[in-house]
Amino acid sequence: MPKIVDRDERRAELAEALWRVVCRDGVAAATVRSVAAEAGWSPGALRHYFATQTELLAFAMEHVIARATERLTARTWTGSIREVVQQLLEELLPLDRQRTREAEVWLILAARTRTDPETGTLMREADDGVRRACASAVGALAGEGLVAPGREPDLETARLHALLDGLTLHALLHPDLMPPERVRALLADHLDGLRHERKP
Amino acid sequence: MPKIVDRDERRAELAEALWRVVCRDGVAAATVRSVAAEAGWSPGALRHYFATQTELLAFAMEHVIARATERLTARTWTGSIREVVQQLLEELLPLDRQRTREAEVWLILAARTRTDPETGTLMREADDGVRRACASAVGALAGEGLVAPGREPDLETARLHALLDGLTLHALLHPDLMPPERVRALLADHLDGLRHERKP
DNA sequence: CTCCTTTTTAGTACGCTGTGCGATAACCGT
DNA sequence: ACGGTTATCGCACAGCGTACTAAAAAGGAG
Repeated sequence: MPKIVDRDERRAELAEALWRVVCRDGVAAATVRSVAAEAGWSPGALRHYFATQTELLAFAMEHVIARATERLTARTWTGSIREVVQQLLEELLPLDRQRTREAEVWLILAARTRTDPETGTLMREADDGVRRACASAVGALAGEGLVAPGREPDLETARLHALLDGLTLHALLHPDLMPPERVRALLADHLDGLRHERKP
Repeated sequence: MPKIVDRDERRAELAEALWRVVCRDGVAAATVRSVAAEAGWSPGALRHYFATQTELLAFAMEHVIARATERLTARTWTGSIREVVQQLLEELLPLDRQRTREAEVWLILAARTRTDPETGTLMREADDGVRRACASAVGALAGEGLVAPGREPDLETARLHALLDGLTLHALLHPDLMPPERVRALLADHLDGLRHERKP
């Protein structure tokens, strides 16, 4: 009957073209037409696999999530718990060009979230992933006695998450004021600070 | 000779129309045409006062900066230093509708910064203002003995700034997870934490 | 092998955006 | 009154996302 193509494979092929455009010209240049041209198809054809611009950006963001998840699971963790937590959280920060591009996509979608509800659910998933990573980090440190007993894990998780996103933003917007080494130092300083008790 | 109009007054008039649109429909709806229509002029006329979209958004951002500065200077500060610092920093967070709209403009411009260099300089000014406020906060607390002697003021300023921007982002994107009370609580918790020493 | 049905692709069109340009209108000083 | 400068307008253009229709392709039925 119909012409049959592997839909997922096509989407993967388009995703490659999409990410080529993002890496070369930035996420702002990732329009329906430019991605179609990069993949060698017409814009109308691309619309069969990504009906809207939101779906295209959502796919890019899912790509970012998949990459981050892959980095976190595939990596072999060595050293003390404290060192592993630092390394794990650093994987979520824009410390090299690749992750900077990924953070760009994240920022673009964050700005769209306020007007585009569909984007909101995806960003929610992505942020939940980071939040879980923060919770794991706090939990792991607490298990090693590296978090003072008086601290609320929920609060510390939320604070760590806010710090991470703030650092991401500053590393993106003002790389001169917030170079990778400084981001790492601030994260290390924050994690060290969790050890200390809070008295009245 | 020529027809003379008060250029600044016109820009202020347009700024009012601009901000009316932003408050009613969000910053995404603040297009050249919609603002011109709101002000009762043609798009071409608006272009004599704001040559580009960037200038329009920049004016909106300057408006945000002016509002924030005004809030910080006009307010009468009461209570202890610790309380004043909390109140001051809360003025910079999106804790009500007005400041949420302002934060929206900030976020839109942040996303543009990566591709639009002109936007970059303006965002730099805005962020410098927040950074100065953070430095003042840390300095004021240190003057009261509310910052442990072992802490580096630069590091604490940068950390506070990152936390503030992270909280702003989370309050904007996930108001259900980060309602105003929680933002306040996290800020208070962070400021309290500065008191404690860091031992090896 | 032929035709038919369904999917895939191409192309076009519409309304929106920012932006550039030329024509028109309004005004002030001589 | 008039000339020259400025303000204002309206249109045109390219680019965007998106909807829609027509053509092409391909596998199964006869």
